[in-house]
This record gives sequence, C-alpha cells and structure tokens, in this order.
Amino acid sequence: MTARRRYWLMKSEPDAFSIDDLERVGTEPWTGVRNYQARNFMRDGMQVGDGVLFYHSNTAPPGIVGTATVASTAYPDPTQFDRDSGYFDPKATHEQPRWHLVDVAFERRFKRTITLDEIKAHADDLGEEFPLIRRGTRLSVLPVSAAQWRHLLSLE
DNA sequence: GCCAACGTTGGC
DNA sequence: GCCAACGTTGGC
Repeated sequence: MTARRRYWLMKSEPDAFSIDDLERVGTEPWTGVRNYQARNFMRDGMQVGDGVLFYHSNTAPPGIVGTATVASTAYPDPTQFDRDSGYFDPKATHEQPRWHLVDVAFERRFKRTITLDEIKAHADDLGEEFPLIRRGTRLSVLPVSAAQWRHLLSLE
C-alpha cells in the first residue's frame, strides 16, 4: 500500500542555509530542529517523496522561494551528539536520541519569491488554520494540505 | 536591532 | 505540577 503524498513547509534562514545552498549540494540533512512539534512532523509524518515548500525566514522579504522533496525517512540528528556543534544536546544519547531529521532534496527554485505578504493576502483561500500566517506561530516545519500546496504554487 | 510571542527549563 | 525566568524565533 502506498500512502498518499503529503506536503510540508520548511523554514530556513538564508544566511544559514538558502535554497541556493540546497541546489548546490542537492540533498541536505535537515539538522538543528529543536522544537518537539516540528520534530514530530519529520519523525512521524514525513515519507520519502513528500513535497516541501522551501521558505526563507528572517530576511526581506520572507517567503517561499522554491520546492524540495523529502529524500529519506527520519533518523537521529547527528548534531545532537556532537559537542562541537551548536545543536549539541547533553540530554540526548545514542540509545535514546531526542531529535530526528529527514534528508531534503532540491527540486526547483521559483523565478520569484512568493512573499509572506502575498500569502497573507490569500488567507481566505488558504484557510484560517494555516499556521504560517497565524500570529505567533514559530514552527519551522509545518504541514500543508494538498489544496494549500496547489494554491500556493499557483501564486508563482 | 527591537521586541512580541511562545516553548522550555528548573526551583519550589 | 505550577509558573517565573530565560532563550529563541522571526517579522518588522
């Protein structure tokens, strides 16, 4: 049985890791997520082949800049065990890892950024529950419905 | 750089 | 298990 393809939005600060960086390397382990809800989406929700909207945060203007695909099932984030990493977690052990990630593969860079402003302007079409435009939501990994995925791509 | 929002931590 | 303090996110 093949599960239906799911869709996600993943945020990255372009100064740290941009869509251009992803295009250069092709596939990247999505290290550094240290939020349980975001981790759960990766660990429990993602399947190889799922669609990812790549979002640039903390930049002007913030927005969706391209697409990627989920390229692995979830596995422990190696940076949690690395004392030299800023993502080191002293409470994580190999026996009981706290943080999981997936590999993300480059798919396409948009010709232009679908800005947060535009996305907000389409709030009625996307639905109230869309977490990206809900005030105070800081989730860096969040689910997108098939309808939202289609609608957001149509804005390009 | 500011700061509102909110998740996490740890003392009690 | 409450909740104040603290740290982080991310728009502006």
